[in-house]
Amino acid sequence: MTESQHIDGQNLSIQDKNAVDLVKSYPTVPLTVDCVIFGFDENALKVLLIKSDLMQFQGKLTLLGDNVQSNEDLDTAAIRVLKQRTGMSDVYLEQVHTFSKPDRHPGGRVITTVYASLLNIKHYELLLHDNELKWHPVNQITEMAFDHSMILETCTQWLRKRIQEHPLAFNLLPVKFSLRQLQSVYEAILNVKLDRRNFRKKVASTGFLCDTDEMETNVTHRPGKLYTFDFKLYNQKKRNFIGIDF
Amino acid sequence: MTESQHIDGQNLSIQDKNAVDLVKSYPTVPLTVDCVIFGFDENALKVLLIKSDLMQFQGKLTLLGDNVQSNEDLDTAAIRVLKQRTGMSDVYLEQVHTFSKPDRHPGGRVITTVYASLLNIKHYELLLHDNELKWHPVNQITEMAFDHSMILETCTQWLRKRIQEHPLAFNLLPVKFSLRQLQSVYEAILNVKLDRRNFRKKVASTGFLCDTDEMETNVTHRPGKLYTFDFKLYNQKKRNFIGIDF
DNA sequence: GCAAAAGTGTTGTCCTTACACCCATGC
DNA sequence: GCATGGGTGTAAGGACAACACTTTTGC
Repeated sequence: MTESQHIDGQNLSIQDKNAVDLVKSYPTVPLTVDCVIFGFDENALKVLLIKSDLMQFQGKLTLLGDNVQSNEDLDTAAIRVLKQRTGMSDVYLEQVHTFSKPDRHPGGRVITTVYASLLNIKHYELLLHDNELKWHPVNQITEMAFDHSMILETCTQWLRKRIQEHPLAFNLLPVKFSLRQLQSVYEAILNVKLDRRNFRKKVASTGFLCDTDEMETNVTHRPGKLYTFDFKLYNQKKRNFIGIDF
Repeated sequence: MTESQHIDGQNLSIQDKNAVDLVKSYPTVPLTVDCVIFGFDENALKVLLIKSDLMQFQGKLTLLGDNVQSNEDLDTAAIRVLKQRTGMSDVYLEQVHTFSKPDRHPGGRVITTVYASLLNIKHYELLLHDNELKWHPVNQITEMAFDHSMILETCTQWLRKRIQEHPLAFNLLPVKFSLRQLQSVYEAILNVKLDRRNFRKKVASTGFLCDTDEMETNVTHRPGKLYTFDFKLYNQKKRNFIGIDF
């Protein structure tokens, strides 16, 4: 809350005028947000993309983006874009980076702030199909419009790092999940094979898993136990590592 | 490089017009960059601040910032601000976050992208003193203009995390440094006491330190060896940890 | 009964931690 | 000679990596 909020346009104090004039002297720039919406299905990391509206990018894939509205917070804009494009709210969303190369948009200078969101594909059955909205396996995407290939690469790296330090994987899975599903998420995102016994030991040792006393159904093999992740406990106890580690 | 760069204003193709019109329909916003310039001296983490020009913030401290110029990249703008305010170039600079609350500036909506920079206080003797440019110990700063307190807190957290995973500390020290100096950087930033023997073992085990065969001078006790950090070797060998760690 | 994945323990290695004494220099 | 920090080693405990067999279910 600043003083100027309480003052209408006719009645600015000298101080406020000073600040207003200063800001008026700044060049202004069009701003967008882009959402990199990750999902996980069929043992692969996927990302939700549409086809570009612009003629010079015809047929090329783009991230879900929109311009930021007057007086709209970037976080709010990202939430709005996500809602408009997918119908979902309550999705994990985090600011990743702001991209500003003057030539990144053929229509002129546009600066974009990129958010990553992680959601459970099964929760969202793609009711909207505007601009051929579809899930694409991340490692099969070849060409994209604008600088979106580079942005996607940055976000994939971000996710790779982030998932090792924070319990993001659980945002990609159903509320109740099996340890195999959890391990598949890690293996797909990190692109490695993990030892099953060591993985289970490690995850169990965190103490954040809750046994639901339920089992998988509709699997063609011995069903595994289903667990939930105790976010509440995690937020209380998350570790505070101190040291050097590079 | 996009096609539109090669076309002058009189001769836009239909595709480009399409994109240009789209961008013209976007609202525009004034943009700034702010640099959080960390330094280290007298065993304390410090940050370079000035006094605000704005009357309603009279006497309050602010980060070093400026508006982004037309067609200027954010990275370039941050480098420019740093150069203008401190005279230094070749400084470690990294984008941290973009802040966008509509009421964060009393002069109206301004969005700012924040960069952190780390430099060696001894290399820069504060030749400029505009707006009472001075080093302030981070943990003694109470009040700041705008949302700069919050931004500084975000950057301090960022630094705390970053310094544990990357060899940033060396950007705060002279090229040749003693192990005690290095340890002080970690202790000040992480706000912990570290065991001297274990610290030295750990740092030595990375293999990135080069013994210079020189010793400290002008110290009031037994002089320690001076080392340099082998950034080249680090970039070749930096570890690629895979696992879960939260 | 067979395919597919669930579930489970042990051992060796390595890293981390805790801890104490003598040494070199400036004053 | 005394104050200040430099420089060093070891032992115990904890974390991680490697590794194989039995069990349960669907078909």
